[in-house]
Amino acid sequence: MPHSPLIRMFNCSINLNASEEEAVRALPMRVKILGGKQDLVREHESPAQCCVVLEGYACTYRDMRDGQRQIVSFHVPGDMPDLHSLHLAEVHNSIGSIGPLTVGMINNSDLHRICREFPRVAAALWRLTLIDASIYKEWISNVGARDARTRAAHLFCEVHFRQASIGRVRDNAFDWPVTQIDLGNALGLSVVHVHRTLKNLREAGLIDYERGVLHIPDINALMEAGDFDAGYLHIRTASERAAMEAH
Amino acid sequence: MPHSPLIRMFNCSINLNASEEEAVRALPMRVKILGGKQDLVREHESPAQCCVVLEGYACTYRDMRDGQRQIVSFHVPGDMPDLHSLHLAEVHNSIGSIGPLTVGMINNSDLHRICREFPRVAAALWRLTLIDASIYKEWISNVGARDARTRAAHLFCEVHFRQASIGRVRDNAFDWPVTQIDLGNALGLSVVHVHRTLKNLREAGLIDYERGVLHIPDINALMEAGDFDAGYLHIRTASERAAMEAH
DNA sequence: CGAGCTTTTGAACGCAGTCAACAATTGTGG
DNA sequence: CCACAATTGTTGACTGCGTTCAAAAGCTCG
Repeated sequence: MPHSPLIRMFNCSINLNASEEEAVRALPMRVKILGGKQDLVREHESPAQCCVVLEGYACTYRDMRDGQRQIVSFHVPGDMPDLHSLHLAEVHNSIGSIGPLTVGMINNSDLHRICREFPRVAAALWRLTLIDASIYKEWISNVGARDARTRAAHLFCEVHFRQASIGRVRDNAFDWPVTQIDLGNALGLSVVHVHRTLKNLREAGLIDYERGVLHIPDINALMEAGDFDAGYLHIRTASERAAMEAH
Repeated sequence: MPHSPLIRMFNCSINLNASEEEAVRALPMRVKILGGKQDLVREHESPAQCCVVLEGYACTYRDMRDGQRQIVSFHVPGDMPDLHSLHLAEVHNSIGSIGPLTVGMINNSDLHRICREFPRVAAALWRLTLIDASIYKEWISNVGARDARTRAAHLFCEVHFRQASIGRVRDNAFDWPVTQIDLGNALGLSVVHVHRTLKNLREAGLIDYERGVLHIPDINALMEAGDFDAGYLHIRTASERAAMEAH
């Protein structure tokens, strides 16, 4: 069922009707499996295809001239991290895997076709890019205006809610193959300080992790610590989607 | 000619044909004039209209619980800072003026209509949101991974190129009503440090400003100082647009 | 079982923040 | 048009959060 994360993603926006769903399922998709730390897209390329994350974590990042790396977003199943290649000539960020990653590659031409044929599908993809932009804005606020502890707590909350929305949180825990180095690159902190910050959060009982699994005993406490409000993720419940459709 | 910044914006993406241009010009638009430091949109609203910047600077920002403010983007004429309201239920950032500002308000329903009727117009707006996302990603890198001096230089380069692309740079100078306080909120720096950083850039001969005008004697030197590559702005020259159309 | 990552810890340093005071500029009301 | 208020810009001294450097311990995987 390689298309199912894609279908679920669309259904978060528009509740696909039968013919739309059929068209999405018919999209030619090449499944690609990567190990940890491999690149899917490199800066300054002009890819002719888009990817959908099917399983695992991807991240969008940028390497600075001084060798630092800045991760600007993590991607979970259902995300399409490089939709910009549909309308922009050149990519200015790299996309890579964090831990084992499965993605589906879809040709831009096929996506353009389905967008022309099914305007609601186009709107759903547009909506997806708007949500991405919303997440980027929050990430700017996080990196620009919060101290290390709050910043880390906020990021964990974000990942928690995104994983929860696709049913990947069990017993308050989810997969977390992200190293402290990655985390430093995402939070704009040095590895040493990331470690101290995590230690702090762990000692406060806000998080707990072992062998690639992150456990959040009390999400409300972590949200408080992370100055977190999930609204910017624009996650819709089933009833909200139904209400939307009715209108 | 209140619609002309809008027309120019579209032409940066798709070279509007006659009927498309007519439709855009026919969009009902209410012109609104604001003084400095007024809000256009406040967090947690659900606006039924979008704005186009016609003249001056707007900014998207977020107020943190500790009273800090993070500006996540400046907007110049032709920008549509709140397109998210077209597809997302609630806004999670405020939009305000910086100095005197003229905007055009367009009803979401009218925009939805024109998008349905003219798919290329929809694509152009989608492209606009993709460029916004690209700018946000760069802003994250800027705030997360560069030191104060580089960060400030980078921001000045960005504004320079965006103003230049709409013909608002004359003699290497452009309007700059942004206070050091605003700049601090944008760069994630304290006012005191912004001042020290600007002094540094001024003494190095990289920038020069007086009474609301910023002068950049040597943009290449500033780009070097700011680790700046304009690609992420996706500004197209006329010939690039023509080539695009041909394809 | 050894090589290479990743995590952990301590110590010293430095960039940027905070505090405080004053100058310059802009705005406002009489 | 002037007097006064408010905002913005400027500067110095001190502080602190997070970085850098260095070294060792734990993992992971060929």
